[in-house]
Amino acid sequence: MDNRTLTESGPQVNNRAIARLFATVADILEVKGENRFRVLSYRNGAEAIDSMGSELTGIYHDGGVPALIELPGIGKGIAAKIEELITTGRSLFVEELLESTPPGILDILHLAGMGPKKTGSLYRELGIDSIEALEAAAATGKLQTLPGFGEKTEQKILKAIESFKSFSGRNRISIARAVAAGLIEYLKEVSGVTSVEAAGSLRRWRENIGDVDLLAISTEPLAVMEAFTGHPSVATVVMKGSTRSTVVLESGGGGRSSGLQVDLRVLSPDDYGSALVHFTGSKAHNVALRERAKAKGLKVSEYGVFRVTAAGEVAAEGERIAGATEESVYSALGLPFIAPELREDRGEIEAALEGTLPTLVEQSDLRGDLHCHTVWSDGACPIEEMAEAAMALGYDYLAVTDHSRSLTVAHGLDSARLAEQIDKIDVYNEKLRESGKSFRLLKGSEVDILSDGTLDHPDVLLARLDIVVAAVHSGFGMERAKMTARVIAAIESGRVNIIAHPTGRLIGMREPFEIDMEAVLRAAKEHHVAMEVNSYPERLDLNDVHLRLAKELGVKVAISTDAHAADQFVNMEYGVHTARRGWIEPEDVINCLPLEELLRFLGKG
DNA sequence: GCCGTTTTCGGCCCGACTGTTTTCAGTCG
Repeated sequence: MDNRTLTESGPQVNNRAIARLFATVADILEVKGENRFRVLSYRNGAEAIDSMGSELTGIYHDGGVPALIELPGIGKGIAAKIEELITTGRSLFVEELLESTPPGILDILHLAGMGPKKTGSLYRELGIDSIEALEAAAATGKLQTLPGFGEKTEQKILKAIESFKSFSGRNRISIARAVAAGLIEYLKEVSGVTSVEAAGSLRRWRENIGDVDLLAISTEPLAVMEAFTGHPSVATVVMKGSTRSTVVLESGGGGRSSGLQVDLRVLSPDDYGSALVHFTGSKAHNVALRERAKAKGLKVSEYGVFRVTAAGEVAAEGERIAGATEESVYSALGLPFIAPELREDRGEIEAALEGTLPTLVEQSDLRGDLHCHTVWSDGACPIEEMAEAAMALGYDYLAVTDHSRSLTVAHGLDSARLAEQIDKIDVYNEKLRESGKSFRLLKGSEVDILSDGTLDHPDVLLARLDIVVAAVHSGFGMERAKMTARVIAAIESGRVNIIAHPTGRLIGMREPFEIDMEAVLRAAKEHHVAMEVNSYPERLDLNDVHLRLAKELGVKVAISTDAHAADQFVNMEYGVHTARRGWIEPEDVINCLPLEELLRFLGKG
């Protein structure tokens, strides 16, 4: 939780550490009552750095401060601080700020219902500088002595502290999707409701979901709100109005909903498009849309697109020019429709203006799956069952890629068993051919990349395979340079087709290992090796930011499920949407290729 | 602190809900 020093991230000053530092600077300046636009600048800078594929250190070494200033959201002031951080590992400005601010104040700032004004006045007036001190003061009624703090505020603060203490991090996307699906079915039954759907980060398919945003279209908003706040799994009603309500769900069995916050907005059918744009976000995307609208003498809100007078008033009755559909909203701003996954203010509006938006990959573009496991290693189903499930999905091919011998916990195959499996798959394919089916099982392996960068099967055996998927499964703590060299050695071996889950992360459980992804991607490009998007909701690896970089560098991608059972092929949608967030098009994806062309890519054609 | 198909200075999105207020500030998304 404490991100007050860069040194803990090691000598390498990486983007993530710099972004966190600037976000903290924004928080501190805000509590200090600094100009809110200056605060915004640091916050925007932090977000821009976080969504950057290339490391700032590299950009700085290649082009110095001028190259930094070229980056969106980075100006003279922030660039100078980045330079100082890169060259000296520290920033005097940041250190002075940190020293002047007790860390507990930032915890208070992040409590629900607390903002910079209240946090600042608590500190200045009562000297409250930690959650513990705040709790003690609230419990004894001390807070009510402050102007603007009443009894209800005190109770809300105590409640916020309670949920702060039990908070277990953001909910994984798969959990949030399941919760949202249940609520959507429930709300659809309410009288007057014509549609309910998930908006917010869920619709944008972010890998972590802070809260669930639902949008209902209804002519009877009050009935919807009654039903929503009365749902049996609601633990707390945070707020309830005629168009907007917020609840917190109970931590259900097995932590399924784990105190998830859900926002519901209800609007009328005429507002459907503008409401969906508004509630899908992201916030940064909406701000960019509204700035553009303003420059054109227009105003965008959840209620539509309006003409405004010079004084900023809505021009006149009937001056609403769009709002019924999302397309109409974008069109009124002179833009084509922008897919939800792209709406992060990462250049999508500029691309839309230039007509260079990508034609994003869709699940129906996929011809097969290139990573799965069977009972031969740690899978739950026999080869035949996995093959039949893949055929039922309409795939043309499926690669069987069981683990190699070093991964003993997964019953990895030794050379003899892999050879046996190869023969078995040959027989199976022959049977398919005889029965006139065009489906093909590809003989493969998910071979371990050992600590020294060598592969866990002998070359002669790997040469017999159609496809080799290589992955790191051990030694995650290896230092950055070594790990980079290890993976690049595998790429340069000439035996590998795909690098699987390239950072090894497990969302919310295990950090990605240290690796120079840009160097890995450049090597992959040079040696015609594809990078995997692993579709496990816990992995989503590569992530959106790395995929965008891969696309820019011209690296091919494989979207795979890594299924360990036939019912896990459905996870493919997570991989597809993550790829879409990385601006990936069908032509970038090797499993969008027909079998013959895929085999040529694999060097087997 | 950032930024520029009105600007290198003067702007910097829009609206709902709550609580403590006699008309609005603070917070949130």
